[in-house]
Amino acid sequence: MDYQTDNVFEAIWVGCAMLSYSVYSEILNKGNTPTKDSFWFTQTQIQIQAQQFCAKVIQPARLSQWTNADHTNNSYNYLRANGKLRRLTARGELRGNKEVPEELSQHSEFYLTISEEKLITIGQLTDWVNTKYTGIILGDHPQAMNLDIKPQELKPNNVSVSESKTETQDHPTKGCPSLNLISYLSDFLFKIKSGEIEVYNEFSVQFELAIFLRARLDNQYKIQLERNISLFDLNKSSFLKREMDIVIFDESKSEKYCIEIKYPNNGQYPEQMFSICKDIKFLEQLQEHGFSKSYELVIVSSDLYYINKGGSDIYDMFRKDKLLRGRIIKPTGRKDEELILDGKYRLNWIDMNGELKALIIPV
DNA sequence: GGATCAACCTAGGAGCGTTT
DNA sequence: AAACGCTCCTAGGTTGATCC
Repeated sequence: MDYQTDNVFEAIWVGCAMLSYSVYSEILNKGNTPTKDSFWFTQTQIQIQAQQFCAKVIQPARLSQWTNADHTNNSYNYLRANGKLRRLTARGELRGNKEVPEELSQHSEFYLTISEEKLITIGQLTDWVNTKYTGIILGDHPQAMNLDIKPQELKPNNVSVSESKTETQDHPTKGCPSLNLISYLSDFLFKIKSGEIEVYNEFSVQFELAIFLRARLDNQYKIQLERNISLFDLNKSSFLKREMDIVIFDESKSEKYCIEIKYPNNGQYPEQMFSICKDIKFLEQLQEHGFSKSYELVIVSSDLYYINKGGSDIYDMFRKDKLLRGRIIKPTGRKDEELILDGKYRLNWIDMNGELKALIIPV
């Protein structure tokens, strides 16, 4: 089936990629070698090509501003600018941030017509951009690619001996995690307990934890807040949420960790319990998509989360069994929302200051 | 042809009053 | 007290008119 989209921006990316591929093929056919200067086009060239794939009008502003990574008010980083010329952003050139349309992978089997006798699928075109094209564009700056570094080539994190109490690997098979974040989270909770760190709502936990981690982790790790999963080229339609509370990753993104935080202090207990389960399910989804290790950090100030006062379903899991698992139905409203946890998660509450209790749930 | 600006749209979340 | 649901606000995204 021929490729068509109703997404103007996706059409621009595909249009520019196709132009680039055509130029590449043409140069090779002539027996020449393409260089990084071979792929600059006018906006109009890209606009006309993109319009072939999209019924909506491709406004000039889409190319000059919104998809232009070098424009201060852009929305996507699909193109790079050189005066009035544009070229496709190479893979990893902008750390993977909005370089490629999120939904593109769903169209990987669709065909583009390069010439009368030559067809290429979206998947093949994407592969070509990721490999050949990126190699040519970033050839002089291979460090910018950051895509093919093997985990064993990464620097070991230089956590000090005093900070890394138990440097065991939580999950030795996925993404080769070398950080034991449980150790850091335990230290963080200890500082709350001792009064050294004060938390008063969810945001304060989030920011204090980020500051705490930034002071202790090696510079090789980035710590970012409220980051969209598109940073890792993940398709939002496959996830319960889009934003990660705290995400920690290295330059190559071969190691990535997510920490979701809950600090409910405004009643609505069963809803908040379900919300915690939803976070855990989200972390399971991240694990399925290559995350090294993730954690749910919960801090509560009410015993209604853990004292067995009866109830059923979700109340039982939290208060009686202290084990989250299986099918969980949203306990309020129309009860038309449910999720199924793949794993089982024991709730070992940690005593904090006064009424505060905390949970660290590794996923 | 290309760039800029502003209005519009939408999803998600907070706040708060009402109902159970 | 807990749950519900409505309204408002905000940020991010989209669109089209207008200007250079």
